[in-house]
Amino acid sequence: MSPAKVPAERTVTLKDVAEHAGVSPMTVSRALNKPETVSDALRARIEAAVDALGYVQNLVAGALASAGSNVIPVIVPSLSNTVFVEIVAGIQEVAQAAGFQLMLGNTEYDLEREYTAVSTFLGWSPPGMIIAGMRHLDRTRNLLKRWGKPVVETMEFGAQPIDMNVGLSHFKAGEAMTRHLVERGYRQIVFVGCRIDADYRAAQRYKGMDRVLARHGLARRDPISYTEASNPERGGAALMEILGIKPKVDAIFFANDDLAVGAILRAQREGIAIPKRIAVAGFNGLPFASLVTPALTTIMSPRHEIGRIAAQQLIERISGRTPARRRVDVSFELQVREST
Amino acid sequence: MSPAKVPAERTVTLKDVAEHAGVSPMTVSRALNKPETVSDALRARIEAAVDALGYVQNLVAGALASAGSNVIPVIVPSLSNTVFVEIVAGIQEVAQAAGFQLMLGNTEYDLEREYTAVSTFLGWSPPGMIIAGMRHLDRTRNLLKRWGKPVVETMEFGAQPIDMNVGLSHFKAGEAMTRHLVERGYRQIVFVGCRIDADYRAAQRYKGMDRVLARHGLARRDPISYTEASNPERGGAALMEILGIKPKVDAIFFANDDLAVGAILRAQREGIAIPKRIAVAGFNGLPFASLVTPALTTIMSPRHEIGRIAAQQLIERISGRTPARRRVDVSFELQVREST
DNA sequence: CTGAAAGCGCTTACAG
DNA sequence: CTGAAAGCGCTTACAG
Repeated sequence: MSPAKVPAERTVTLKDVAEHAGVSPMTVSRALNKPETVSDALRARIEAAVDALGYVQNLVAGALASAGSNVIPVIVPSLSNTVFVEIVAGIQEVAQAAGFQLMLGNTEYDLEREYTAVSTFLGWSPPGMIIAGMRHLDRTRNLLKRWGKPVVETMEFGAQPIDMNVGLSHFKAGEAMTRHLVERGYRQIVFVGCRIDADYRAAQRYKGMDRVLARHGLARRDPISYTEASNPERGGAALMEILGIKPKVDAIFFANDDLAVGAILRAQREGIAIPKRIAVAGFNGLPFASLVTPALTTIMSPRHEIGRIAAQQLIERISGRTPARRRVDVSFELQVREST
Repeated sequence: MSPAKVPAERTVTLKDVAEHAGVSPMTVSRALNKPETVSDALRARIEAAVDALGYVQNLVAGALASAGSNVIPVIVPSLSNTVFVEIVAGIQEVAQAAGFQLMLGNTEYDLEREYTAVSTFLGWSPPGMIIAGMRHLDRTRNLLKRWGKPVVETMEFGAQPIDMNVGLSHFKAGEAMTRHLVERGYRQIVFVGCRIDADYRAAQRYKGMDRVLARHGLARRDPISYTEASNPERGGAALMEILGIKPKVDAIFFANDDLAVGAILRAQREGIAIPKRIAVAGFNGLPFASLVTPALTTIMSPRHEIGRIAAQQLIERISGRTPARRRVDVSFELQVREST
């Protein structure tokens, strides 16, 4: 099996196109980048030359000459969590439509790797950057501040962003869900998550919950945190463990819907009555949440919208405009369903 | 609220570092890129200068000078489908570890946009490219062939790849599931998907099914294709429609697990006995598939592994080595569970 | 082991 | 509306 390859040819450059069209390279550059500054006839001739030679613009050279590229780095802590992927998808949608390319960095929740990613990406002379979360190494924050170009921190809404911030208040989300549970009459509520130390947004939701419980003079428990990554099976197992070890607990607030849906599916199989025996609540608003029986009470987080707004804000600033708000608190929605 | 920005400083270049360290720029370049070619003392002095000045290597200039970057473009048809995201995650894992960056292109299943993405990405002088699927415009295929650098087509295993190919045979997957259904005694089987015209991999699974049905002399039906994108709710609705309109159908082979799990959740709610009244099978192997009741019979596709192998093959070739196989047929696994 | 020269393929800024 | 010159910040290839 011989490789299905045509031998690599000499790179076709702007100069080649210019010669072919009988103009200067500068004119070709203009015809390509600012078509309106060139006469129609000339533009047609140049386009013909481009097609004839199969010219592909060297973006690297362009970026160097103009000291800037149209590549936007996006840094996320994980690609196995749908939540981040949906934010990336939202960013993609807006960025690609505006002619920007996305470079993808995955930190695996490691702040050192985040620093490395940021500083590498800076080497691509991007016009701005989008980064998930507001918890970074001081070095990272300083590097980005000194850099001085637009930066959007996404996911959570918080104080003192590096530059811009688009997200939701996880503390408030925790409060909102807990208020609902308390109103419904649940008194022994426990928070269950995975790797809550690293998933500090889940920890914020827990704090919101704790605040509400304290206000109502209800029993306050430490969160239960498992060491594996969130997955539905873990949610089901957690439910069974809690029923066994802490029979008084009457409601579980799971850190996310993966866990909560897993708990409901397990309950179904085991014949455990939800919410009668124990109530279950989640966070995120996964598609399956509304379809399981009982349907899951959860909080819808607008991931896609966060991504879109983040990209819009960034592009506004890249284009030299000033967005109305530097910090955007996107709202969430409590979906009360059957599981509570 | 004044922007939390420090004024942008003059860019620190290699030359600045060289002056600070008292050597030539060339030596700094070597110390940074090939540390082993420089004495320890010198390297330490240069690293100190880098830190002192906060130097960030300009990758754009490097890429232009060396006529190549370490950016690998990855082109997928969608980010809303988990399947592609998992492939991207697999690629990320291997590529990032080997020092490559990923550029992300989303075609939204539009082959024209795919062409645009490919030709734009070529302008970044990448050392190779990974692209989902084997169905492209002739222009796209020709462009990539003429380009002459390593290209991996992923997702499906097929004939005549542009260069390399890593994926699974969807035809065989369709055959395997159908053989199972026939063995189990189902005789009136229907294939249900969404946008099967665009989702040609689903169409290949259908063809595999059709072949097996024909061999067994069983009833062959056209696939049922909905115009919306795949989602669990659609799966549930499809189940109900088929029960109403085609009561003889005794098994549904869904194009993917999103639809199939949706069907099972709906059946649960409606009190429809699966597999007794009607059997349900899926494709992909989503986490929820094994947790619903009844657990879903499906085919596990190794998305993450496809991504990893694709990246490995590409990097092998970028590094000048020749992978053992140019085409890799990754295996899939039939998971027989309760729903059939 | 270290350095001076040339050049990668564009765009900016200045002329005409 | 079009072009000649200079330069973006590196690396390659050649010397010493």
